[in-house]
Amino acid sequence: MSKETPKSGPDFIRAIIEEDNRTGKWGGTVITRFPPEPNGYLHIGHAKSICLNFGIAVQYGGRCHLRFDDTNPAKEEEEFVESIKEDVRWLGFDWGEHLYFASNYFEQIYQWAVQLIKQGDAFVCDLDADQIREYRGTLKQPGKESPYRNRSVEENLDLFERMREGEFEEGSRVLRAKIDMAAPNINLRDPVMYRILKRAHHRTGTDWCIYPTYDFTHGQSDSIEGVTHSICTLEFEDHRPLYDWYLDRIGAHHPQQIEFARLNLTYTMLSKRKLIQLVQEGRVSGWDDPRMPTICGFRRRGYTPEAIRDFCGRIGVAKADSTIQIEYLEHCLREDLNKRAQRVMAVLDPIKVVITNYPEGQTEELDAVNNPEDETAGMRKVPFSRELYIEREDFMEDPPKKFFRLSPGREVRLRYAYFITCTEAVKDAQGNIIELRCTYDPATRGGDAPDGRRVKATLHWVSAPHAIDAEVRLYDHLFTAEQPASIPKDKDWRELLNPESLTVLKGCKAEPFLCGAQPGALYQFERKGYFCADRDSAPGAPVFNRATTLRDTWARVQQKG
RNA sequence: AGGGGCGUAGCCAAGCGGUAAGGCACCGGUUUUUGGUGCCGGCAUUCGCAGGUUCGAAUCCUGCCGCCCCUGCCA
Repeated sequence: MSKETPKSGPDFIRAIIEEDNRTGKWGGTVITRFPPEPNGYLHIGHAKSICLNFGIAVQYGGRCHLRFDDTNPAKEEEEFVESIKEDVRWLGFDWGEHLYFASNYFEQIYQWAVQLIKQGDAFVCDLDADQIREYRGTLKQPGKESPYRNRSVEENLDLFERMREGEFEEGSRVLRAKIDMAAPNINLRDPVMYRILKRAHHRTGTDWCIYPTYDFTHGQSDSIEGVTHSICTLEFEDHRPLYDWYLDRIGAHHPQQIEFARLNLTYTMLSKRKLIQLVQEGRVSGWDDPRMPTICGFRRRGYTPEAIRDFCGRIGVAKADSTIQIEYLEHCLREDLNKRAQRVMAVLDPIKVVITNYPEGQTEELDAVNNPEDETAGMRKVPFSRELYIEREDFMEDPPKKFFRLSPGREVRLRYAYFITCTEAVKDAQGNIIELRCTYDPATRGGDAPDGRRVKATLHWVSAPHAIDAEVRLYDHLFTAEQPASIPKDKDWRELLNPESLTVLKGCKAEPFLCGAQPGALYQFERKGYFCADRDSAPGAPVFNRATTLRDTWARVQQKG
């Protein structure tokens, strides 16, 4: 009798959707949308939203739109819409025919603004930005009404039309909703609906010199598209009454807005503004710098869409502010890559080993397993010879008790090769170890001793004459603080950047198998971690990014002392 | 004269009146030609705090405390 493992209930959003489907609220249809502003690259926080919105659409047989909320021509660029599309696709989602732009709705939105003016629900205000702020009041005090609030419908219509015609300067006038200057919710204190921006828009060009605000666009865009569940982050909770007010006055379909807590990650900054700064100030090599929490950064680093999707599914969806430990994401990557990554041997910090009793000039090929977790991955040949490289840290002249690896007089296994015993550590004049001399046991070919004797360690290695040189880039957290976002406002967050977030290793030695590594190819360097061939690789000069290390219990033992 | 949210383990997170799921992390053990993987086991007498209702409360009520968001012509 197999016992059913207790299953988690659906998250609160899916619970709402299931309830809606049960009651037939939307006739069983589920339409969501992912609505980015094309003013930057997507990051892991967006991935949570993408997985949620597209995931729900798939799960409930609905659909998810990709809509660009491009209402601010001052910040938006075509480059960003292309990158966003690429990243959503890479994550494994498909919007089908449903690619939209809020800017496609500008005429309709304009007509709705006219309708609100005619209804006496909107007015053209001549206050400047500072004055509007003053009139708005504070969190604890009500605002006061604009002196232009009671203009006639005719005058408002005339002024608004002339705003559209370009008769007025930027900032000189705005269109505002006439709601309630004493509302406790500040969003309802006669919010701005349209502003004058004499800027070319990446899609509508110079068709417009007035642009609707996000607040006067988002809800209607959802409405036009027939969105049923408009899923967004917590900070928009206060805006919901405003969206409802607009839709009520317009008399249009009301999507149901549901807010969830955005993703935060330890040692990571997910504010778009700050990511833009990192790129613009050259503190990283670009949006896809492998240290960046952007989707393209993770992609270049060696993360897989599967791992990111798995992560997004496992962290859950709720309304409580939360910060996920970055280790959780790393765990999801390891779990995915453990099953699929080709194993390979590469020595990051090489020290030469001479097998003194191995015939000079002799070479042989040994069989290596490509992936012990996947039988179909097959085998490959690895060359062996008298001179090898092993990892410098795998040898200790005077090892502590729990060090199992090579040391004078100790026998270890070279993976898939032979047992070797260290006979001498050759030093230079300064006393640095520059070479190890060992003997091998020919009877242990392949890695097993016929007499059944055991060794406590298996080392990875590379044959010196066959090795190819590689550059390896190691990455650490971009920030030294666990919660970089919570730095006091009077301090510069850039002080928290980790000066050691990137370590470039040159002269690493890899087995010849890696010679033709294609950019994007993923490998497990045995005992070292998961690595991704970088696009900076040149023929014969591969470059690898370390996506993440392997779990390392020895490192933990060492730390404990 | 403020409004809107949220508090279950180190980090996430189920639970929705019947006596604290699961994952990550951590700690043991075991397997292992990766100190990897896998496998087995441990890890909240208690759900922000205090009262109350009830045979019974993380779940209901009251009060308090703490944290987050809101005063862009950003999204």
